Amino acid sequence: MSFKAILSVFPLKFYLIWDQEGNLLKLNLAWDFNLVSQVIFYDNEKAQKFCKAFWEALWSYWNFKTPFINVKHRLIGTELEKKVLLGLREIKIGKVKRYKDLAEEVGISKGYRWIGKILAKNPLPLVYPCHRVIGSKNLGGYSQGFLIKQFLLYRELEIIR
DNA sequence: ACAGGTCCCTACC
DNA sequence: GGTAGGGACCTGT
Repeated sequence: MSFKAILSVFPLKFYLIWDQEGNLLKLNLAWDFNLVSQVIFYDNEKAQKFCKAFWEALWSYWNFKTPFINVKHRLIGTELEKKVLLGLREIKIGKVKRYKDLAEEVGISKGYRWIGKILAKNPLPLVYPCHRVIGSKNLGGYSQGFLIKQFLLYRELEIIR
């Protein structure tokens, strides 16, 4: 049993899926240039409560009060995968790390390709801020779309100045 | 076996 | 000195 909703916060929209205990299971991003921030879809009445909680957490991140979207969620994966994703939360706003740095931190200095693979299937972008991981020579990829990664990073760097 | 959001060295220009 | 190509390196399925 799972529930869905879509929120729009210029210039992005957020697709949410959560379970009956109110744990966010999946988050997807897309562009949405509607200027009005709003909940544009939800599939039952109880969703309002969840959306409110998510909205507040999102707002905290959006204003850089928290370095990631801090909502109740459930993360599946192996211990090592979780360790990698949890490590992302230590990266401060306006900072980045390389795939290689993360690999070294979890003790597999040459497993940087595998790090990319984990981030690629991160079900909760921004909850685990994988957009702050870049390649040694370029920005690297982003499962939610390369331009969205660029936008998120640009926005975070902008606030530092 | 194989894939994957990489890295780095090499060989060219 | 910039860049295109290829081999090596890890874990989870």
